[in-house]
Amino acid sequence: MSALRTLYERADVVPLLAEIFRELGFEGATLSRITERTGIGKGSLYHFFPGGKEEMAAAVLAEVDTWFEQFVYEPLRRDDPAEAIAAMWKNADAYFRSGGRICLVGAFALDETRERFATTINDYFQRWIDALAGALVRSGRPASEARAAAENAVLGIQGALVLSRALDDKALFKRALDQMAKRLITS
Amino acid sequence: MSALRTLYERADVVPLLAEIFRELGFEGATLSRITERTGIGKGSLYHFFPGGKEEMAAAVLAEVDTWFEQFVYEPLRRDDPAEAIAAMWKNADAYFRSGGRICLVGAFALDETRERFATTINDYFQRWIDALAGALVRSGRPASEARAAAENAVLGIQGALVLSRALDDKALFKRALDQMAKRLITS
DNA sequence: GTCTATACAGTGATAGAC
DNA sequence: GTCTATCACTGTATAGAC
Repeated sequence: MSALRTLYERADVVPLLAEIFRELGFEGATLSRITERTGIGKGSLYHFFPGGKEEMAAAVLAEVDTWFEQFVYEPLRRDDPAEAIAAMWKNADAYFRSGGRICLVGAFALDETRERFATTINDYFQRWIDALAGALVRSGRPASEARAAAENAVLGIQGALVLSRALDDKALFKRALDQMAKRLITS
Repeated sequence: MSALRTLYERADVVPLLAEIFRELGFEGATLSRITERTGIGKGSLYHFFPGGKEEMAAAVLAEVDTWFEQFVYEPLRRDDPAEAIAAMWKNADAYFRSGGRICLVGAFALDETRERFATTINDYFQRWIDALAGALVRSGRPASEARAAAENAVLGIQGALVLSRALDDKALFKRALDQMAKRLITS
């Protein structure tokens, strides 16, 4: 007979932690709030993450990184550039739920949490920009412009997340992404 | 004879608090860290801000709002639009220290701190966008484009802050602002 | 107006029963 | 693998001496 209570594996816990860190930030995500929202006791959490809250956040960041590597960066490096870039905008809108979900890496970059995860944060954005700039070059864009254009696109997504949350306006997020998508391939 | 110790007024404390909230975030800025960094005891802090940490953050947000109203929004509504827009970019670069200093309002928008200060956060960005869109219209830009262009500029500054901090690259911030300034008046 | 002392809930973390 | 109990510490907040 299977147990009535839900049993977790570490891999099941990470997505739950991700949403909590996204909503509350690193400092705001206290162990009791994590316990409260997941129903997982402190004992279990420390069983999965002996390094405590820092290991939890690191695991979340690693999973975010894997997701973007697989569904955004790799396609940008490998696939037809125009298709991969179109898929990037589509994936970004879906992943960030049209501004309803923030970018954890971007949020961590803003306060002192940055110090804890500096290289992870740096790599996430650096690889995004590199992959996008590479795709732009392959699509015929001069290398001299490609990097700045890529930076602008990545930065625009982060800004759209901030502004759409500040104004509580998901339509703004979609509109901004559409405009950036057009500008990226035309200008 | 004047006292050896520094005596503060409430108005002197607010800028100190601003930098601490910027660096640590709302949750990360604990009273002991505030005391430690400012040298002001808890008794004094609660004398100035009976409402505790929330009142401290509200006072900081109010001061930020006043600064932008005076040096950015009002000029955009009142002065020659081209000059006011040029001044906006210059002021933004100076205020945010080329990405070395974040936007507290934007940072608060990202996590649950948003709930505490929702209307303040909303107003800050809404008035910025309105003032900028108005200046663009006065400079001859079609009203149909002005709002989206204004949103894009405001969002771009927020994104540039995130990205320049993530990559620890102030040059990127300046570069991005230059590019956005050009695009705002040409496209 | 600022200090020290202190209240007491909440913090991350650990140990041991099951 | 999960629970309860508990640790030492830090959190916000208050009171009273000066």
